[in-house]
Amino acid sequence: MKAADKHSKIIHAATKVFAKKGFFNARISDIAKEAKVADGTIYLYFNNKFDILISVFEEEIGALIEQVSQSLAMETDPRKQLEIFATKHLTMMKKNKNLAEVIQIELRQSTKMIKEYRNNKFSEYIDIISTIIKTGQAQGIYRADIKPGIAKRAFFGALDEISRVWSISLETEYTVEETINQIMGIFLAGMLVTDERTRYTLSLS
Amino acid sequence: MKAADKHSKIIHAATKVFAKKGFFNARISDIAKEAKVADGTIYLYFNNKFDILISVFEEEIGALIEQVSQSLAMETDPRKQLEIFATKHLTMMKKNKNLAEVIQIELRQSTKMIKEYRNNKFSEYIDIISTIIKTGQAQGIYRADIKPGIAKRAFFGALDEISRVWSISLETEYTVEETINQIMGIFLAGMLVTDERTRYTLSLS
Amino acid sequence: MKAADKHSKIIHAATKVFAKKGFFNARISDIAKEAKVADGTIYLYFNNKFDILISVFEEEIGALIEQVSQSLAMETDPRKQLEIFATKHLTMMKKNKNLAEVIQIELRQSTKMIKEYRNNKFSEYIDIISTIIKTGQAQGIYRADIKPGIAKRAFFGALDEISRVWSISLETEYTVEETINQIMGIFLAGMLVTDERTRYTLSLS
Amino acid sequence: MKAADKHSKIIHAATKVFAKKGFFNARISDIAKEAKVADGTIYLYFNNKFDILISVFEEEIGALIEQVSQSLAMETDPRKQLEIFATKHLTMMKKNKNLAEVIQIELRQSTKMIKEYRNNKFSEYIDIISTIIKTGQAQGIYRADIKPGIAKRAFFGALDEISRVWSISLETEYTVEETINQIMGIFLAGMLVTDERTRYTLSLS
DNA sequence: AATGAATGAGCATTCATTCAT
DNA sequence: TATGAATGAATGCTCATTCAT
Repeated sequence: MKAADKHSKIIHAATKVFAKKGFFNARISDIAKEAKVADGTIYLYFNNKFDILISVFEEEIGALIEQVSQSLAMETDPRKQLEIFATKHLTMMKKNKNLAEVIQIELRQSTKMIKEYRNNKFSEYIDIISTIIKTGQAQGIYRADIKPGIAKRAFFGALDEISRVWSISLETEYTVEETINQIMGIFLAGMLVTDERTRYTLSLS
Repeated sequence: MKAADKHSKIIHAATKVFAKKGFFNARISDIAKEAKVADGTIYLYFNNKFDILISVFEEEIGALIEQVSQSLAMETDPRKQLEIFATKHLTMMKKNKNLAEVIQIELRQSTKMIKEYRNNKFSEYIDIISTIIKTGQAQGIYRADIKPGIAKRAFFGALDEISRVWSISLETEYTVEETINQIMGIFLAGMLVTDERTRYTLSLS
Repeated sequence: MKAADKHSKIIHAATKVFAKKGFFNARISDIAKEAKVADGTIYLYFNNKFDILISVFEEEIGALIEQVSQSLAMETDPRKQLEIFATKHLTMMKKNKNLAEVIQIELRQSTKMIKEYRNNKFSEYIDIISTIIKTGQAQGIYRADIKPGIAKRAFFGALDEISRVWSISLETEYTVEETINQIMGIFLAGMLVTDERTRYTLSLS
Repeated sequence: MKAADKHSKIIHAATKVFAKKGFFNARISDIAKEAKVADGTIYLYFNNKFDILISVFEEEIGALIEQVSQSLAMETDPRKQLEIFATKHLTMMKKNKNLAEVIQIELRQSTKMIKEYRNNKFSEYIDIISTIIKTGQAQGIYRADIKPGIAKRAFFGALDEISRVWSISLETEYTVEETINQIMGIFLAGMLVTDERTRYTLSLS
């Protein structure tokens, strides 16, 4: 097995363990066991426990960006792009509960634990939203008075809070489709310029 | 000093310490020191470390509900009520950074740590939003196709993500007013029925 | 309530608690609760936890000596006296399980815990046996080659080990009468001079 | 060093420390220091402090049984066998004061601390005595009316009480030989059938 | 005398990390 | 590279004792 493979195997094992137990309750030996390597082996690939967490963020979110970007590349309409982002995000959070837990819970802690860690990948992910909005504003589709820096957080926060509830409650009250409908119904109506709003609403019905 | 006072003193000290260090990195002795009591004294008022965290949630969020409820009682327009909720929430999160941290970070972990803990107070808090929406729908102000159960999470998630960034970054990019303007601009435009939307937008300009 | 009464009340409570939980697992608050006084009150009558244990020995064993002495005073035959001692001891150990536990277990530890504690009362109790033997030897009833200092321990040890098993096992295999019969059968036959042995054996049958 | 060696090293260290300080006053760090291992290492071999105590009983008493059994195997006369048991026991208790303390004091507590612990090894040890007696009875040497279940406790209790005093008092009043003489003088005279008693007494003189 | 809230020293146990093999 | 036994620092919690009331 190549080194890269073992590195990756540990990352996936860690994602699973962190998701299940949380960073602090996760034991290095849990991760080692899950990855089927010896405890000491982990330290050949990572500096310490926290380093594993950071790597989990970087790699898992990197893959997320990859996937979302690919889907977006096939669409040019900023309205559709926003919907694609939301759909992709919620779908993946629903499918990969471990990743969801890690993003929703562990990522938040990490900021406090080491101030120097800037979550670049995570920022990059959220900036996909602001990029879409800016593009839409340039095309006269999204209202010019919307500040993308605030709107991106509002939009992501809405998705995040919804998927958070999915993670903790066993039963899912609403389907992804229903939820997307609601979210887009609110945000598009809220962010489109009046003309576009009318047209978009019509096209939806 | 009465027992209730000491209980309260410990709660506030714990909020501060949990906010600063996080639950797992917080030491009982840190809390004791902050509260100016002996380590052992804490165990006269709480069963264990986790019990302190739960109590922090219950009491601090209880106070939050109290305050928000009072402000809302003075207003009957569901549009204004939503704005008041947002303003109150963001203002308090900005003012009380410790509480903000605890709500944004520690509250999330707690769900995983003890499954039986239901965060009733927190649910109660978020349900203020859905109650406002339902009232507005009954009055024909908010769109009938909005599902309050989803919209409450979208609205709270938006506020939460924004205030979360405030907590971690020292400088604040936007003022509360600007932010409220943006959030309300999006959500009201997104949730009001067409007639109301026109009238509300006009009144804003 | 007079001071002496409260002192006594605490002693009895402590005997009960020590017997049930053992010295180290017993809490001062357990004793206080059992004695229906406040924790602090105990320190008005005793210097510390260990002092309570010592007092329990002194007083409870003192009462034991009192009772045994009274019974012995009514009998002059050293053979009968030894039987009376055994019967009294086993009967009381069986009746008062708390006292039995304390003597069998806690008394042994105490020697190690404070070297200066000499267990005078306990020595006094066991010396009742050697006194009986010496008297019997003087009368030509017990063998002259028996060393009372060794025999007293052998006799007490035998009784103690038997009653120890009674304490720990719920069911009692043998009655006090059967046991006394066996013990006296062995020890009298073992210690009496040949003539006396024959006569005693005959009187038993 | 092999795992078994380290296990054994900890057992011996624990025996020493328990003997010196008693179970409750013994610190894990004391045992670790005595065994020249780190505190944490102990937990690689034992589940908890109490588990160490149980293991000490099992292993040390197991070794005791081994030794006594070997000595007994070379002798067929039940009278001599009883003497060998007494001699071996007292000799070893005198030589290994730590083991003596642990058997006399800690073993007694343990029964109370965990009810489920049955001290099987200890029972096995004491049953050596009853086996000897039964064999002797079958050969018509020991009195048939002696109940081995009581006599074994009387005999062991006598030895135990005597060796207990040796442990706590620095000076030894009597030698092992003198003591054995006394004990056997009493118990053999007490338990042999009349004919055998006469013959044995004669052979002793 | 009596109370019981407050104290803080003390310890069993855990687990991230190291390093000899 | 890989292992996993060994390490030892770190901490939540207990409880004998004190002392203000």
